[in-house]
Amino acid sequence: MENAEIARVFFEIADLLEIKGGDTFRIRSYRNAAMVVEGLPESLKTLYAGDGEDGLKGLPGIGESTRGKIIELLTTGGCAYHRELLGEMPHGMLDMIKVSGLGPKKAAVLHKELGISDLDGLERAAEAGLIRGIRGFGEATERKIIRGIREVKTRSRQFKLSAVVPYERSFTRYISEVPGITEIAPSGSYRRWKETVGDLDILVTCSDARAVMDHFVRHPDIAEVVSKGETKSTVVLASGLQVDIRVLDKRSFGSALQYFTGSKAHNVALRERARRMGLKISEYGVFREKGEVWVAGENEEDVYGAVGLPWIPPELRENRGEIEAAEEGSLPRLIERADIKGDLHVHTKESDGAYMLDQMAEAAMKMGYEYMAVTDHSKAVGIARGLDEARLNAQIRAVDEFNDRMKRQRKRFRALKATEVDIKADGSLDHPERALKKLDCVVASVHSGFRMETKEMTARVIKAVRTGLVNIIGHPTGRLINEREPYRIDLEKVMDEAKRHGAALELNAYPDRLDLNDVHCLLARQKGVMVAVSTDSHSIHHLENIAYGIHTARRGWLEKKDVLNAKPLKELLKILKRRG
DNA sequence: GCCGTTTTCGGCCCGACTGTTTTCAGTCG
Repeated sequence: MENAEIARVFFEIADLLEIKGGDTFRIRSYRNAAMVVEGLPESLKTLYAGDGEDGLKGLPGIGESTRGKIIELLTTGGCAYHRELLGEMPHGMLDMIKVSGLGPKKAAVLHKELGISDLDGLERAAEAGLIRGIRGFGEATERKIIRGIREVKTRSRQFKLSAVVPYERSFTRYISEVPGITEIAPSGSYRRWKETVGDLDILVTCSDARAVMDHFVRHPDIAEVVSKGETKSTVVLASGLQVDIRVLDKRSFGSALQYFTGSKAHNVALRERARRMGLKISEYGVFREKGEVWVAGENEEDVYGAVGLPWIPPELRENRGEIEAAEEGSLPRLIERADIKGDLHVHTKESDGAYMLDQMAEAAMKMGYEYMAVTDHSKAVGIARGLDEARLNAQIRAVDEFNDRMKRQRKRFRALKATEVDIKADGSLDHPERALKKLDCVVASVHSGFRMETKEMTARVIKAVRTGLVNIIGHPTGRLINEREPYRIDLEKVMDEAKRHGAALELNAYPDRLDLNDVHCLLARQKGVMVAVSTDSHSIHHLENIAYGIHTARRGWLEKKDVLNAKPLKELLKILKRRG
């Protein structure tokens, strides 16, 4: 039982209680506990195996009751309370409340009045026109339900961050056509650089709110206007992406930006803190004297300042201890783009890249880098025209020649002799030791046999690390966001072994991968394992993807000292040599 | 169910929009 499954049970308990009509604060507690569990870097299983119940104490939002249920889930694989609630109502009701516009209250009414117990039943009733006859419902609600069901059935609600970027740019450009605009800013999970986002939230300050709204709902990509008010509107695009807009006064811009950036958990914690200080935070500002006196709101710094905190970077706002750290003055000094000195995962035309070594190098120089590791595939990755030993040797000569040329031209830049060597199913490496020993940098990755059991896969990767030949484990979980689940691997064990052998783990910045993810980075930081933020570029354009890697690293609280390729060349080479 | 700068009980984040209703509950973020 992993953290994600435990979180899911708590989310379901919250949903079930909500449909049943339970105490709202208890419901919130379960949801809060679920979010805490979800964001925990270490697995509860490990914590419990280590120290028993004591290992689970001190987790925020987890008290006597939820702790007991965690232990129950870990030891029995189930939770009696969860089962009991499920026994009181059909499981399909959990799907019903995923329909936009249909919440727990209305779902409960439909169950009571019409005996509807799942999505299909809901669809049949709506299409038969039965719902409009129920008190509190009408034709509009019925139509909304039909649309909502279609949406639930056809769309994955989460979009890869990189897929939303073009929309953000398009809307920003479009909205700026309205006269009188002073600020336009994306907020929400987009601004926190979450790997997937459910919707795009845009904030605007403008003298004429109505003009902004009228213009906004006419954007050509819009498929449906969900709501349109004086200061707030919501639309859904043809792609299924939801876009929300809010228009605000200048003096509320900071508090609105803070509020809509979230996360929800962060905001709840911040507002509780404000309340304890006799203040009230809303999107319109920070107020005291029962909301009478405006204290702050024009910018985010003042909002945090009003509750005695320094500004907290958006990537940290997940209620994973950032408020406490801010209070103690111990916020991390997060890694920045300017700290990155080179890229340690780059392909060339020699395997499946699209450009030659010197073209990739030139692009890397334009990024301001000191170095780039040439990490073409090894022969086991046949589809990528992976290199055998002879071709690797030829490439080593080519890199030497390239570096000689750099020296003659008095350029500081260096290409590193490297490889992305395949970790084969038995854990052996796809180049012989004598070849790997000639290299400056060895990235080792799994590209096949994804379906192994946790124990097998963990042993496979650990065996590779134990050769002492590996500098970096490439894309350590193999996941592709929204496309392929991570393979089953115990990263805590892999990290412990990597630490012993002087190896780093990669944070693959390719926006489909982001692997390690943010929570894994937290774990690496805790364990003192270095992380290499690399792009896995197959083209000169991919080098820019480093931004996704950096912001994911920031979400994982990583600092310059934690990141391998934030080291200058000389220091980097020293570290790379220490493998063993 | 959780938690403590109103501490072991009594609170718990805040507001916009919609649809259905005659003043507001439900939903959403």
